[in-house]
Amino acid sequence: MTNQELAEIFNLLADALEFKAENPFKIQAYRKASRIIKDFSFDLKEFCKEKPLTAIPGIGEGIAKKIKEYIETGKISKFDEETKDIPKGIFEMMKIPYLGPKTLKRAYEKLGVDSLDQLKKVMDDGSLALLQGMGAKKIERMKETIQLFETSEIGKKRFVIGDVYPVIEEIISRLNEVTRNVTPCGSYRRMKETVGDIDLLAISDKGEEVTGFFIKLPFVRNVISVGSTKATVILKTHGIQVDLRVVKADSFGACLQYFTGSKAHNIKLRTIAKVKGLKISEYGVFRGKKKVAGSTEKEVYKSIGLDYIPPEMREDNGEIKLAMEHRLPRIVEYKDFLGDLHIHSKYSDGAESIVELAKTAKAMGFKYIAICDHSKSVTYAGGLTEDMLLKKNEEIDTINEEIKGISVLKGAEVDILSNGELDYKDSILETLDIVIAAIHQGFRKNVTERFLQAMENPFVNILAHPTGRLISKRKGYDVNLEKVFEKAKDEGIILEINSYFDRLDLDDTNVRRAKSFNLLFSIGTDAHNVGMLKYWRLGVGIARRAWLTKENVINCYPLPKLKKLLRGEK
DNA sequence: GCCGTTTTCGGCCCGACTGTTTTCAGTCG
Repeated sequence: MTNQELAEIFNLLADALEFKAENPFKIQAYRKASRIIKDFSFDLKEFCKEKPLTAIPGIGEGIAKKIKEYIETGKISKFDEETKDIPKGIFEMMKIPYLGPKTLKRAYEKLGVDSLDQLKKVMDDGSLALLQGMGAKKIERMKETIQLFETSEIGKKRFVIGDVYPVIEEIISRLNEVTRNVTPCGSYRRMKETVGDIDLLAISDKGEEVTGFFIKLPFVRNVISVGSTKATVILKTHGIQVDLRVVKADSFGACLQYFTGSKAHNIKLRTIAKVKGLKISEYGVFRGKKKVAGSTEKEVYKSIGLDYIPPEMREDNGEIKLAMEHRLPRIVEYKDFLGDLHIHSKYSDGAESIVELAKTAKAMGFKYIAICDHSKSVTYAGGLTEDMLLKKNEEIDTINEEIKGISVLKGAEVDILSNGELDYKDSILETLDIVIAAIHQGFRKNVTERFLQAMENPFVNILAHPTGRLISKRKGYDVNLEKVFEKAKDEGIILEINSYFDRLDLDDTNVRRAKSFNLLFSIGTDAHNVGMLKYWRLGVGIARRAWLTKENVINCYPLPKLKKLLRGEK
């Protein structure tokens, strides 16, 4: 938890310094450190016992010292000092788009505005308009943004990627009717767990037609702006903002690269380019006035001496150095994914029959699927009795004979009971191709010990959703992951990357941690209906963000190799 | 505050848009 607290502190510290108009590079350094700490795979408290904090790129002497101070004393004196004379309301207002430090500072110093209510008041009574630089249009725009902020989710929070995934894919497919190469950029393309807004990019010579079509789509609630190269709308679903940019083909790669980010990644690229006498913008890579790259991303990277870096790696976590040395790991590709290893059928709480699931999966190009329904004690989700499970096994045998081109694996998501025992006896587990052990009850009761005990069972292959969090409503188990990872290593247990939209468990950060234990991973959608099978991409996205190779992900193994692994053979 | 295939000091990405301006400031991505 320390990491998140520290990340928040450094971010607020950056806000405070920004408000005070201090050195922008110092502010940038704090923001960068905040982001690095937020995404850091190891607890800093533990990490700093082993290695110096300055070993982390982006953390220097100054910030390392402050982290140490926080770990030792629970506070950072620099933070207290810098924030003590800034009213809390200022920090709140800084979260609202368009209310920047300069604007707020002027209102605060001249009119004593220290809260949103105060700000509204001085906008309405005309006193704000008397200040320098506060014209009517500016104030009108401020009012609009504040209203938008208050009535929608804009700027308030980030959205879980699984929530926005379906509607975005639909918008993309609609746009492809009138133009080509519609591609999402930004954190969505980098497959970040949460996205702030959605950036789409399209190639067209007739920008106005495309943006005009875009703003009339039925998903749109408000149109913020529309021009010949760019349009911004707010969607009905979630009130999320979508920006569409339309470019010509010869700038597409540069633009895609630019809008995919991350910001830190791009800044580093541009610095490298500068040293080589080049300039990167969203229109291309330039030497003087001459354009040397721009139509593809690969070209952009190549022009500054780098190998192509997959979007999910672009977080400035060392990928640029590796690309420069031509030593990037070959991370798992979406096309490497051969099948979903965690699906529920009608037998327990899923919506479809196994036949329907198999047919859909086959149509999606999967080579195999594992049907893993709940075990008997999960009564609220229709857990299967032993008899039912055996009957299901028989049905799967029949299906495998009847449907060619896809294999269905007999599986179960077997519960780990509160005493640490499994919900089925070994004689039942033995009949299955794949056994996923999971905790669905007793989240606070000795979870670590129960996991460890379950992993000792020779028939258990995979540990399901190891942290147990539900993004929208539950923090997760009280579990010591280090111990779990160690045991998994000893027992040859595979860890699940559960790509159910509300779970994403393990997440990218934890996968990176687990990866350092040399573990294998299994991607499962935990789908309860065929529509949810599409979320397999989120699982691969997590794997890619954690730099897993296809050797690390068992869903990429051809069936014979997978079966061998599941049987515990080498 | 961070960082080094020109540097331990002196840089630190780049452009668009908007509005308030008469050459620029602020914000955003």
